[in-house]
This record gives sequence, structure tokens and C-alpha cells, in this order.
Amino acid sequence: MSAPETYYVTTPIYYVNDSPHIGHAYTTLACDVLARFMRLDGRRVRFLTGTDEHGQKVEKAAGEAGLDPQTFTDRVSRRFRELLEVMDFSADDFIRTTEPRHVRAVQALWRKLVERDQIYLGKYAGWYSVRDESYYAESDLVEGRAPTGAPVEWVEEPSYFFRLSAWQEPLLEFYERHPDFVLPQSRYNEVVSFVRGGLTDLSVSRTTFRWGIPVPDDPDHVIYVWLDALTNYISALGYPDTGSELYRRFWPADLHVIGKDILRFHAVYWPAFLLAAGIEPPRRVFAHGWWTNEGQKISKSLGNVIDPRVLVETYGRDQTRYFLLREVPFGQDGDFRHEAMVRRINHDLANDYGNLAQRVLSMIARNCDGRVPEPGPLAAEDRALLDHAHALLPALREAIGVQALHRALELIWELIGAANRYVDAQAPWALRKSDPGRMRTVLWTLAETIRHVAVLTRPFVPAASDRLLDQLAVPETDRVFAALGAGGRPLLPGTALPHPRGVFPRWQQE
RNA sequence: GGCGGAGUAGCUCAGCGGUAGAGCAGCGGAAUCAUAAUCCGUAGGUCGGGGGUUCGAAUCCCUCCUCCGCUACCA
Repeated sequence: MSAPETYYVTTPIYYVNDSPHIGHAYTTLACDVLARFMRLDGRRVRFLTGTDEHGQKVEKAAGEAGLDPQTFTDRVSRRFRELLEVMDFSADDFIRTTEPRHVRAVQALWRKLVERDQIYLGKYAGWYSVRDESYYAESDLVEGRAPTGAPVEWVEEPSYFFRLSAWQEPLLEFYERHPDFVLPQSRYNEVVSFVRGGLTDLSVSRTTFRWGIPVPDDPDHVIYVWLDALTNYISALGYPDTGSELYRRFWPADLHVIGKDILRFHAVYWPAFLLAAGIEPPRRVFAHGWWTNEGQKISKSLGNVIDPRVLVETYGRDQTRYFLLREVPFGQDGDFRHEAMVRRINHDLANDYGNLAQRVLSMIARNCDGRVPEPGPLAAEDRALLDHAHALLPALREAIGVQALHRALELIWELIGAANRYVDAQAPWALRKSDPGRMRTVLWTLAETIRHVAVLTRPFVPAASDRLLDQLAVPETDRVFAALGAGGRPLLPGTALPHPRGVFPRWQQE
């Protein structure tokens, strides 16, 4: 038996300057679904998230809170770790940039770059925005501020530079050879046109603050936060020990999921650093969009920040997960609206899905002695529904392969719709008297279809899916994709089923 | 200024050379197994404006308008 395929997916590490909000939850959610899907599909998965804890902003924020940076950072980092529980995220590792394993990796990468003559000592003079962690040319400034509106300060200091300019052509070749390195497509175009526009060497060290990883052999300098942060993707695999099991198995990463605001760092700087160090770049960077709140841009000053904790408490964990993934094509911006959320909960989850299960399981409970019915010969309509169910997994693989999470859900709901139509067309409640044998065949076909749906919704709405699988008495070991399809492990007639209970309650007007 | 994308039913969007589509909302009906949940029917919208190519254009070309993203520059 050959080794299972692997899958390495990451979130960005979240900056501890901020508490977790819907944006963080959204990114990690997407990764969680992908990780769960791949695990159920038999792949060996590594799902990484964590926190980015260095930099001037953190140093300042800690000072304002009257704490030393490490204490401050411990505190905020914990909140991000707690988000995993809140949203039911299945991360395999949580990395912090203040951990020794990470510091060691960053310094090793730095040394590697120096060794390969990719870093040189120069002098930096220019405008720097602490808030953006970014430099701006004089010409970028708008009324003395960064184009983002952030305040800037004049910085003049010795600095190490990374020879980014030397990587313009290699990067362009790399993009050309990997046309799906960046998704969505429009982001790929942006990246390519940015690099075509010319790259200048990148300042990669600071002497103006201390809270960071010291430059090896020159402790006056602290390593640029992005070089520091991006390295987490390999430090979590044990870099610089490239012979380690984790590293060999999982690098290069299959996917970095990010928000669109940090695309340049991931699609330009990161592959440039890696190419310069002789390390293979990741396979894909997917940049998703932003959420607005009831049509309004989300900002702290507006006070309309969405706390994932509140969403989960208000609407439910699976409901929140479903809404975020279904409401908006993954990659586009979305609008969070209470009304839309309620519609998704009641229509998609309670009515279409939950009620399908409930009506079928109730009929089985009442008319089949609470056991999986014994089907007779299958009619064409039965086969058609089962064929649809069996064909779903390959279709989902395709959608998931390009991170079309919304499309995957759409495909599943097409089967749910077909199953509801089938119930009405077959009218098993009428068959109860006219043809009980036929009724049992219909109910078995439906139960089997629901089994497929429940297994396939596990990555998206894990808890509810499992509650449904409990009701179908599907053993833990059969709740995987290998148990689906024509050669799978169908429900066994005669199996006793627990009393049916709804898995997706309707949202009640409060 | 440059590059890219978008403007299609009330809303969100798909279609991308061959007599205008989906979901949601709305309207009418059927059914009654079920969380009053389902199913069926119903969309008369100059496909942003104008011009062109074609037997035929949301669909190709030109042009204009509006919006969005990336990027550059002037000051």
C-alpha cells in the first residue's frame, strides 16, 4: 500500500495587536473545512495556524497596557487559541513566533540567505508606517500620511537588504509555470502586474525597536517582521531540520489561505525568500475577501466589529460556519446580515436539510419498526437518486481542489433538493398501505442518500452531521469518504436506529 | 495615467455567437410523511449607452458612461 497523499494548509499567523474577529474566524474556517475534507478523503493532513507576536506595534501596545511584550503577547495569543474551540477548528499545530523553534528557524533562514549572498548591509532612509509595517516612498504620501491613512515617520538607519530586485525575472517565470499559484485569478493578475512593474530591494532589518528576532551576529538589528512571520510556515515543520519527518512530508505547503490585504507578502516576498534560500515555494496562495456588517465597512471606530464568539452564541456554531461559507463565493467580499443569516438557517439548514432527514427518519421510525428497512429491487428513480449521491464526492473534490467552498455546498444542496423532490414523487406515506415493500425500498434509498449527505457535510457542519449519522447508526469508522459511493458501505437493513431528533432547529423570532 | 475586472429580472449572480437563466423575494396551486417544513407552476428584464462585424450578439470589435481592484505619477 502506497503512502497516503499529504495535504498541508495554513492560515496566516494572526497579529496579536488585535482580538479575534470575523476575519480571523473566516480564514481559519476555510482552512478547517479543507483540512477536514482532506482527512475524510484519506489524506494525511497538517493544518497550521498561530500568532505573529513581534514588531513595533506589539511593543507599543504592550507598553500602553503596562506589560512587558511577552506577557502581553501570551495574553492575546491565548484568545486566538481559544477561537479554535469556539469555532470547532481542527488545527494540528499552533505556532507562536516567540517560540524557540520559530526563532531558531528564522535565524537559520537568515543565515542561509546571507550565505547565498541574498542579504547585504546598507542604509535605509525613508518613511515608515508602524501601523502598516511598511515603507513608503516620498511620492506615496498623501498629505503627510501613508496612502492607507496611517501616520508615517522618517526613518534613517543602517539596514540589511534582501536582493528582491534580483528575483523579478525568476518570479515571473515561476508565475508563468504555475498559473494557479495565486487564486482567484484576478489576484494572480494583480501579482504578476505588480512584479512586472519592477521590484526594489527590501529592507529586512530594524534598529529602532527591540521586540523581534535579533539578526544573527549583529544584535543591534531585529529581523523585519514579515521575514520573521512568513517563516512560520516552515518553522512549524521543523526547519532548518529539512530531514525531519514533518518537513519532508509536508513541505512545500499545498495552500496558504490569506486575506486579500496580505497578498503581496505571500505571493511575492515569500516565494522570493524561498527561491533565494533554495527552498521550494508553496503550491498555492488563496486570497479571500472581506466581510462588511449590514452593508457597512467594519471598523473599530464604528464599533461594528463582529466577534465570532457572539455569532456562535447567537446562531450556533454549525450555523455560523455554514453561513460564512455558503453566503459568499469564496474569494469575494461578503456582507454579513442578520436577515440573510436567519434565511440560511431556516431555509437551507432547517427546511431543506434538517427536515428532509426528519421526515424520512420519522417514517422509518414509525413504519419500519425503527430499523433500517430492507430494500426490494430498485426502480429507475431510486437508482437515479443514488447515482446522484454517488457522483457527489468526485464533484466536491473538484470544487474543493480550487477552494470553491461555496460551490461545494451548492452541489450538496442540489442533492438535498433532489431527495426532497423524490420524497414527494414517491409519496412513501401513501405506499404504506398500497405497497409496503415499495415503501421500504423508497425509505432505504432515502436513508442511504442522507447518509451520503451527512458524511459529505461533515467538513462544513461537523457537529450536526455527526448527530445525523448517530441517528442513522453509522459507526464512527464508516464516517469517511471511503464508505461512500457504489463500492462503499451502505446502511445495513435491520440495524436499529435511535429515535429521530431534529439536528437543525429553526431560528425563532426572539 | 497604466493594467485588470464588472455593469443581465426587486436583490445576489450564472450564461459568453443561435429564439433571455438560477437562487432568494413575490404571486398562484398541490400535497400532508416532516422542524407549517415539502413539491409544482409563475420571471414579460431596451442583457449600461451608441456604433460595427455576422444569416444571427449579453455573447466578437470600436467608442462612450459608471463602478471596483491593483499600480504609477503629478503636485
